[in-house]
Amino acid sequence: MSALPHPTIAQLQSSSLTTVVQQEIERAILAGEYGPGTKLNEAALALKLGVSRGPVREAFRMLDEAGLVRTEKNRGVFVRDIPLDEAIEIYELRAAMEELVGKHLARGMTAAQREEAEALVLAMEVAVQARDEHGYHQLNLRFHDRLVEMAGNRKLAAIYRKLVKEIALIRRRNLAEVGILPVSASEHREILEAIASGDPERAGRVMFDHALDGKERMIQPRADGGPFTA
Amino acid sequence: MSALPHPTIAQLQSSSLTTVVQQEIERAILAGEYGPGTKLNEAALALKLGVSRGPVREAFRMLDEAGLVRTEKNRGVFVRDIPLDEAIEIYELRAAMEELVGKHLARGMTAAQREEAEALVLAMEVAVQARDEHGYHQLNLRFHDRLVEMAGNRKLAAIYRKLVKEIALIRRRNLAEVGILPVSASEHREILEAIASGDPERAGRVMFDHALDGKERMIQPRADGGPFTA
DNA sequence: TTTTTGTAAATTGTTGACAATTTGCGCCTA
DNA sequence: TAGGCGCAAATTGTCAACAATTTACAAAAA
Repeated sequence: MSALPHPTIAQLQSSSLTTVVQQEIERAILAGEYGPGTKLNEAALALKLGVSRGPVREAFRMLDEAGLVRTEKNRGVFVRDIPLDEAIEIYELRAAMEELVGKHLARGMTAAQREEAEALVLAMEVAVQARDEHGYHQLNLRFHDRLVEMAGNRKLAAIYRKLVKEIALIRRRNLAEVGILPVSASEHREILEAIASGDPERAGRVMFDHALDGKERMIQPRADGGPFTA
Repeated sequence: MSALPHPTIAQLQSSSLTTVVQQEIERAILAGEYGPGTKLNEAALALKLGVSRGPVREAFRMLDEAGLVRTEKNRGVFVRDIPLDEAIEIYELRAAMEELVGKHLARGMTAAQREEAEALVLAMEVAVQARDEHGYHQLNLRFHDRLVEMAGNRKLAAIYRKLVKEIALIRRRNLAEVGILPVSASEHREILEAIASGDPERAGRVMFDHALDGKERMIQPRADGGPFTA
């Protein structure tokens, strides 16, 4: 006779200390509070989070499996510092996945989906005008995440999100990440047009090339300084 | 002045009880000793492996993150039973990844790589003649694993292997898996030829189609190809 | 000075104990 | 007989203590 539990209740029921700790550490890592290479101290984290070391250790195992930290026996857990060659591979794999997404979306997209994507592009353009870098970055992540999800393969989407998380902790090799935003802003409209054209090859190629730009921006120490080339 | 540790010593140093337990449980799951849906008892496993519950719990968290088990709070850990729709998505994603591999290998493969691949195909043909089903299956897994690794993207290879593990615990829906072997045996030569032809599109298509055969064999009736036919 | 060595402190690995929750089952009641 | 109630057993969640290892540092030796 029990009805379906309320969403928030279901969430509380599913959350153990371990998952809460795991999410908090993951959040802190992705927020940059613990930079790559940082050692994570079990006892200190446990004290800070008000739990014992057990849940912290279990959370460490999850984060290790997710590729966000690296464990050295008897030495501790460290925030992963992704080497350049692996970073390149991650970017290239993500590009291939986005190409796949583009191909699929070009074969058919609902009107609601297209409207949502266009709204995000519009919001990005507004953010560019307002020089709202953080807002633009968040919208950009959301735009690509939504497109990947719209492709309809949840496994693909899940893996894509893991890759994005790993990319988030790739050490910024070019500190001048500032002022880049408008370069890719115009490409988003191109993506939408390519998808709308119904040409899978073209949509795939556009998304692939767009994704690879991220790799180039990571590798190159910013050759051109012109921010607003849009 | 410490020299590089001997490989076996390095392995011992890196293996904690948790990793040993994790590997053993994973092995048992993939070997089918614990079928999908089976409940894994913490205390029983700890007793069986001669450790306390701590390492077992940590191993559970790793296996959960890897997608091999599912955890229900206060109820326990269960071997995952992958639903049909997710299984289809996994097969389709794997097919897309193999297409990627085919495209890449067609652009260039060393002589040693080609020889190794041909040796595996030859061994498979021998296994087919000998009606050695298990041997064929192992060789088939190894053949595809090697090709994926030869593509040169370790991240792609790592994710591919995770997918293969998940596929291994997809409940066999059609028990008539027996006697299928020669069907795909001939396709492997076709894959090699397509790669050798140097035509990325052709090699990709051949590997994609070949990979999708696995999906068809899983789905009970003669179903048509689903979405995501990238 | 530079290196080595030994000892104390800090940190991780593992375990067993206790608390909280779920499960199993006999019993009662309608 | 079917269904609900309640208590005991089993199981999971969490914690604190102990063991093993590494790290830090000072003293001794080259």
